[in-house]
Amino acid sequence: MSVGRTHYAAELNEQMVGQTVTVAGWVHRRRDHGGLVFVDLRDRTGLVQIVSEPGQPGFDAVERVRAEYVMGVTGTVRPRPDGMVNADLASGAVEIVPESVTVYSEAKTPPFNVGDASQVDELLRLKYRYLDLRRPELTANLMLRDRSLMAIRRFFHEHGFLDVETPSLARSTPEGARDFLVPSRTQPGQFFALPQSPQIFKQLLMVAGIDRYYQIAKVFRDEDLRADRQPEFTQIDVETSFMDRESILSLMEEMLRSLFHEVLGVTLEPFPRMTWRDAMRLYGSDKPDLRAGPPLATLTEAARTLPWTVLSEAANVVGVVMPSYQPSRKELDQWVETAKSLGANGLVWIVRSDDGTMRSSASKWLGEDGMGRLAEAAGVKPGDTLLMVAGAGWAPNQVAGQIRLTHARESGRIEPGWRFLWVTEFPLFEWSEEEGRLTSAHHPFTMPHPEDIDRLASDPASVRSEAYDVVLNGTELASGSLRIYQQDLQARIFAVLGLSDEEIQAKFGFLLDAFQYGAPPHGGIAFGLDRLLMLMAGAESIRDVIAFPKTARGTDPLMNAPSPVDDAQLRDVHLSIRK
RNA sequence: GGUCCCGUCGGUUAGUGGCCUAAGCCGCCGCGUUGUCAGCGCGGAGAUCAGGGGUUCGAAUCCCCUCGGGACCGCCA
Repeated sequence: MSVGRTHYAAELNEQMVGQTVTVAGWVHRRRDHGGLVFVDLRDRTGLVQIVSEPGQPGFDAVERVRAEYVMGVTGTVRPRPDGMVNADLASGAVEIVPESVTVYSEAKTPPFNVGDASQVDELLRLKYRYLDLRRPELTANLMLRDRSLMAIRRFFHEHGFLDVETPSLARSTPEGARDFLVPSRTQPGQFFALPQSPQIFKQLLMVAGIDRYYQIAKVFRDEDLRADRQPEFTQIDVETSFMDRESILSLMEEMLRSLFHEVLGVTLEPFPRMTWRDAMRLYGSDKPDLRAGPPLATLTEAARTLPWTVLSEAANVVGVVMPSYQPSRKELDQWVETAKSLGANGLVWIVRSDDGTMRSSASKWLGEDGMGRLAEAAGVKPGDTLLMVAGAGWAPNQVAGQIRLTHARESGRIEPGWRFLWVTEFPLFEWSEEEGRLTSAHHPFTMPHPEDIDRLASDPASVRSEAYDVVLNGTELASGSLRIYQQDLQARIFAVLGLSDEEIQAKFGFLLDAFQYGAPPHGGIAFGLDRLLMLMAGAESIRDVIAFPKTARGTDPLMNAPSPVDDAQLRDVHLSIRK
């Protein structure tokens, strides 16, 4: 039995007519006309049609195969008869007449049809992931991933970046996500942690003088899952020395631009910049989706002189303008419920009909004049609807932002396109209810904004940082910052965080020690590769661009992981299971 | 930790208190078919209705619990 292949299915076309070729793959479909039998043979590139008649070599084998049998066919490429060309296939102009056929493997009837599994329950697909991955859609996603990684690596290589691997067995660090722990056998009672990111290592590489580092790094976070979150995922991790923020941002933008051009053939517009404050004010989110209709309207000033204290005395009044939208009373009631479920006290609506007349849930308090002033301030045109949320702080923006997104999604008003943006000037600290103190919004090595450094002690909550995110279509794709490299500034940050010298030494001592031996100015960023690929592939979930993903509860139905282990294994690592 | 949705032949759907001895399509098995490509025609097999408990004369259907899957909030990136 010879094993081999001369061509992939998609490589066969009119140019090859008359040649003898060998193809190999899985039986996608078989169509038996009694005398004449067709088999669609599938490999990772696509399908090619095999045709055989009684008495010809290999007919018995072709007649006997079933779905997902593995076979090799050596035969002659011939053009299909007139009118029989299948334009849906790359090889649709030709077919193969076998000279010899080898059935390598038979196959049980698969639990779902590989040819059409789009509706199949995902749990079943994950359990038989090797079958699921045979589906052209998922094969295409894996190929997209491969091409993207090649393009990314080439970009960084050509720009002088060194790919350096960092350990997966690392140390538990206090800030950020919950760690996955690995018990040490040789050091009883002690644990490694799988890295949440190579953050410390890449900063140490800067101290080491590597200067430009990148890594396609697997990282681990033991938090609850989402459609765009897996417990292990892949980062494009980047760190540079002696580059200012502007240079880092434009280089990373160039990386994405070259990736999209090379892999998708798309030319990206320059990414707009938006401060975190503006993102919150205009979109109620630190990851605005620019495709979802007009930004939010701040109506606090316009409401100030209204004869209705609910709006006039509110610290913050925010409006969502819904263009060309005339909701029913029932829909309006649903928006009120939605706002309440998002934590708002209520929601005021103004509907402006096509003839310009207005009605409102608060018309008797606002009057024609009040409705007119609010509509004017929000830019409401005839035919539009305005929903308003009042409150304090960013809460009304966040509620209004959610409503804006929900409405755009439900009414199919998400505009097409790749709407990237940079969000900058994130707050340096955020208040942790859980811990009752300020914590680092990004991580404790994030550089404060130079204009705000003198407020570190007096008003730390107002201090902006040199942190930045890349957002694409409402998804956070990357996050990074300039890092602190001066010891005195770092000490002031730790003071705000309320960390004692002992804690600092215990948690970050090794990094601070390193910084005493000459730390360059440095900064970096990390991209969520899986999210990026999900968006590039047009997939609904990150799971569709990962070969072997976990379920929403963090299990692997294919390997049945996690699983119990033997007592002996537990003893080796000095653990016992608490009952 | 919380909220919501879902679980019926191998797959996917129908069924919302008696007409269910659970229906259709795909797949599977058999027979037929020489130009199909979601092949076609005829016939057949295939379901403890996720599991347990309850209500009822009667439960796939109503209620409760458990298990499993998914989305979201919290958390996290």
